[in-house]
Amino acid sequence: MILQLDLESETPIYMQIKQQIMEGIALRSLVPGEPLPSVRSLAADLGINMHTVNKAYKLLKQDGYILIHRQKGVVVHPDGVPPADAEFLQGLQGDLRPLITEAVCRGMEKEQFIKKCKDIFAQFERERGNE
Amino acid sequence: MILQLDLESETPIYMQIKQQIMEGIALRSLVPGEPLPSVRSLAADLGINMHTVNKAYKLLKQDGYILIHRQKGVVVHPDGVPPADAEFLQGLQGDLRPLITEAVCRGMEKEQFIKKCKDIFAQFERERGNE
DNA sequence: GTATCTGTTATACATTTAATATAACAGATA
DNA sequence: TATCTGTTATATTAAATGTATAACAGATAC
Repeated sequence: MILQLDLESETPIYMQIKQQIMEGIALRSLVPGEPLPSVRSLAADLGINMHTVNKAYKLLKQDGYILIHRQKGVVVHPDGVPPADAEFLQGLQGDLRPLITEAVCRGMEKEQFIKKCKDIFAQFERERGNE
Repeated sequence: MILQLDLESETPIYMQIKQQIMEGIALRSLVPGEPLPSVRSLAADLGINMHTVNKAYKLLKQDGYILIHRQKGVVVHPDGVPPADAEFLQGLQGDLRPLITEAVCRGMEKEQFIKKCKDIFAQFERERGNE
């Protein structure tokens, strides 16, 4: 589990941590039940504060990505990530709409946009196939 | 040009203004050359501060969506919005990746995700057809 | 010519968010 | 007992957000 932080990014550090752990799960480089470093050790490795890592873990826990075992510590949720429900789909639509709005304004064809999405999906499928 | 602000949203007001004007352009309810309200009058209509509107206009101007005529005031850019360039495509990919990451984690099928995108594109096409 | 409206800029202030720092607590482990 | 765990509390700094007031130069209307 090697995280790459961009301290110059406008994306908050805790959000970068959350997203990269989610990427690890999507790529299956992080599998259900796999232990994650403690908030203190990860913070030390990244050279940041403990609370920043804790905030990322807290959100991941709320979303069902990880589980806190009093014995095993922090682990990727053994039951897998909760499936896409209505709430998630609504949030996804709210996130997609401004992206598509701008694409439409700039005269981007629907097929071109769809291809971009497919390319990203393909990246996940390709890297997942290598394991 | 009627804007609906959600003061409870975590999305900043200036960003809501920017996005809704972009939506107006995408839907062609705002056409090239069409005048927009002044920063002061729009702020008064919305019941917010002038600088909040000014910030939204400033970003829209930077992105090429609007033009500031010393005579005509603020207008939708007569030449249309600049086309999707490499920089835009790279930014789009950076915005899409975390959305697709989460979708993959939740076991969402690629086709299901693509359909969501197509539905949103269809909304724009449908509403643009009514004019 | 005066008054008004325009976009723009400057300054100041309050609130919220992000990140850090230090500390403490209870449970589990060696 | 000592250490590590997640968790919580409090305080501080910095940045982002939104507001408030003011001023400037250019254009417009009377």
